[in-house]
Amino acid sequence: MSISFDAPSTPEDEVPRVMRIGEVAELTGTTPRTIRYYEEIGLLAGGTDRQLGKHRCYSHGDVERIQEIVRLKDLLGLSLEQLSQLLEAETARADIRREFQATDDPERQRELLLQSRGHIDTQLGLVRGRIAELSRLEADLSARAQRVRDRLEALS
Amino acid sequence: MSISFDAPSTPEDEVPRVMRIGEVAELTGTTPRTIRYYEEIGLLAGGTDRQLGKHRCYSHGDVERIQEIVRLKDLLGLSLEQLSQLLEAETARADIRREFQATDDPERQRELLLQSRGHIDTQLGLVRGRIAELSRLEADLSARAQRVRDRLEALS
DNA sequence: ACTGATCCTTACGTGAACGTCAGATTATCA
DNA sequence: TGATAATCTGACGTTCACGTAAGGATCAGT
Repeated sequence: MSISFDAPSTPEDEVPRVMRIGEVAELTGTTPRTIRYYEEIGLLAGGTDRQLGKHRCYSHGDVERIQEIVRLKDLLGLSLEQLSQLLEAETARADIRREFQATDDPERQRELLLQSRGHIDTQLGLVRGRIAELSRLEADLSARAQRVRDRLEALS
Repeated sequence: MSISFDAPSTPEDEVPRVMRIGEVAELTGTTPRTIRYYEEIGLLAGGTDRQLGKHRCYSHGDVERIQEIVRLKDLLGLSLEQLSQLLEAETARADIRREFQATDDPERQRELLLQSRGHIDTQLGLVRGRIAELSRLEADLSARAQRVRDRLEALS
């Protein structure tokens, strides 16, 4: 709980703080176990560089990624297996960004961007499909509510 | 597969056909086991009148109810336990309708209708909340897609 | 260097939501 | 009145997504 006074008023970003699993769990509304599990099944990168037994390190970007996973899982009702497939392209996002910045070949950059776009569009499709289904459900429920209102009115 | 020719062109309603569990399972995209399970945990009425060992009988209304259960479960991501609570008022819907039609007391009728309205409104609240969350997600994804488009454009 | 807090790995346990199988029973139709 | 298909009631098995506990190591502050 003791916050370092060397990093005053931590503006939540800018400073690339290094966090550990407990903190990440709290920030994402999960638990350490869950995060390790996601790493275990390949949903999270799980740094190939960490020595066995050492503590896991996370960045603010990692937190965002986990939050997105949780969001997609809950809102789309996907299994972790399905999420893995959906995000498998994005899993290598760090790598992609690295390669993107490394290469000077505009053709290659274009290719990477197109890949990213396809990935996002897939997610958008799923989200919009979900919204459509829920809208139908809302319409059905509204109709029902209207019928009840009518009958209430007819009673007075 | 052999359809009775006594019921020509079955218009899907009007005729109160009596169905058995296998047919209901197909119509609802579930399995007999699932339907029995739902009955077991009190999510479905499970006729108190059926004799032990006899086949279960279902009406078209039962099919609709099961379809709605599946829909709420999938789209809202609720557990069967939560669904039981959410629908517990509606579970007695048949009883309510019966009482509604039986009584002449308009005050009682009004009460039953208000109850029904509250129930529907609760569901509507959940559905709209879900839609709101998904809309936020869609906005986030759209923003990301836009950024990628911009960079693609900047490349040409 | 010590210490308390947090984290590590390993492994077994758990609840939800069914799947599956066996053996008996019930319904339908020729 | 059989024969065939579908259903019945247990009861145990399974998968997913973690929970939990044990025994030991790591890290931050003093």
